[in-house]
Parts: sequence; structure tokens; C-alpha cells
Amino acid sequence: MDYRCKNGHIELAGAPDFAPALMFECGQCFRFDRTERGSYLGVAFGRPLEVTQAGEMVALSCSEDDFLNIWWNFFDLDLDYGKIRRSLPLDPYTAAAAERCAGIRILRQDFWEALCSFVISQCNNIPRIKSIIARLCESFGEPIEYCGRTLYTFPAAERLAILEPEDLSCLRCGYRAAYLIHAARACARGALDPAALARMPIDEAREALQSVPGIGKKVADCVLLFGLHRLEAFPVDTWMKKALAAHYPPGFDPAVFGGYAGLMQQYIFHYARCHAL
DNA sequence: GTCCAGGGTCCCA
DNA sequence: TGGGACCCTGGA
Repeated sequence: MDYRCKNGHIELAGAPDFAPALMFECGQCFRFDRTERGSYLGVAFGRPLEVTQAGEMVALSCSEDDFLNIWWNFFDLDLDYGKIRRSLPLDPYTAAAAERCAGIRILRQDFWEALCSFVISQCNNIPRIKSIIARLCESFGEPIEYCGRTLYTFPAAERLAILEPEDLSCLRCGYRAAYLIHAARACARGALDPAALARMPIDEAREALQSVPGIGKKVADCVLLFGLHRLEAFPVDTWMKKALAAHYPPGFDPAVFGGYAGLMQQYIFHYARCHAL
């Protein structure tokens, strides 16, 4: 993808398959909010970032160093999503979802942040997931300044690992507090090593994740997809169950999407939720 | 005011 | 294998 530095920003010219509104509102990431200017502002890997789209042009509020060292990878800019979409044999429903949701990229989020986020997601709606995560960061993360505003980093696993579930009562996340502490301790003691999980056969990695209390198959698949970029992972939640029941034959195997089932899942999930079930 | 479902998981028959 | 319990909240 071509880019240029301009006035301390990075401009992605004619950015194809790059739609901030879709990427940040499709439910894969809970830390970027729409601003009053229509841009998206959030924090990842301890850095603030504002993403502004104007037609074909996308501007990122970062230095070239941060762009190349952090955000290029975060936005998965090495992967040609259009090429992937065009290469897959799609049924009419998936084709409609893919066309409507072109612009979603599977962000390469921090493993621990994704793990935490999807533990919180269970039996919750997206606005509430975002508000719980915001309280988590405000309570236990580090403040960072951006254009006169105070944002917060995502707290490290080690920070939460020394707490007890009742210490998280300020999050108002209910029974998930105990699960968060379990997950934090597992990460802090190295029982869940992202580098090792990324190399394992996917069934083995899923099993390792599910050994932590509070992580079942669905959350494990979300962590595989969004925290480890295992694009073959295909999380099935209530929305996916409804969409699969309505538009796919019984026993449908997402393996027909090959190694990109997770991207198709995200197209279908967002399309079902926002456009047509 | 009450009811219900929301990107689940666990436990126990 | 199925169903209830678990926390909390926004919307109907």
C-alpha cells in the first residue's frame, strides 16, 4: 500500500479495502470511538491513533516510525484483502455480505487485549463491552495525552494478575471479573504464550485457550482470530447461528472458505447485524 | 415499573 | 445433551 508523510501525518492514498468505520464498528475491536469530527480515535500497543477518512484518502495521526513499526502491522497492510475476496467462491448471501463489508480488515490486535475483550464480550452487547473495557483502562491502564484529551492504555496482564475479582467491582462486569483474573494470571505466568499458540495446530491452540476458566469455544475462536490472526478460525455466536440457520445448509462447514474463514465470518457477522439477517 | 436479550461458560442431572 | 445460574444494563 502506498503512503506518504504529510504535516506529521501519514496519508494512505487510494486505500482499497480500508474502511475505518467498518473496521472499528464490526465488533472485532472495542477501543476506537467515533469522534465528533467523524474520525476514529483510540489506543493500541500503548499509542494513541486518530484515523480520518476523506473519500479515497485515509490519514493516520502518527509518525512514519510508528506507522512502519506499529500501525502497518496493526492494520495488516501486507495482506491484499480484495484479492482474497475475489478468489473465494461465494454463495449469494456471503457475496452480498462481502461486498457490503469490503473494507473490513482483521486487525492484528494485542493478544492479551483481545483475550480480555472477548472474555468480557460473553453474553453482553457491544456498547456495554466497550464501556466495561473503557472502565478497565481508566482504572488500571496508564494515562496518555492526545490533543488535550486523556486516553488510557490497556492494562498489562501482570497488573490484573495481582488483583482479586472483587477489585474489579468498579468495572461492573459481573461474573466475568473472576474470568478476567484467571486469564490475567494465566498470561502473567506464561501459561498462554502467544508466540507458541500462533505456531500450534489450531485445534491444539484452541484447547490450550479453553483450559482457562471462562474461555469456551466461542471466546477461544475470537482470540485465535483477533488476537493471533489465525484467519482460519470461525467464531460462531448467536448472530452467526441465526445467519447460518437462515442462509446455509445444516451442518455447513466453514472450511469451504479455506484459510480465510475468519474474514468471511466477520463479513457475515457484521452484515447480519447491520443489514440483513 | 417489569421484562428480556445481549458476540457464553460452567456445572449438574 | 440440555437447562439453569451467573452479573449487569439498555431498550421495549
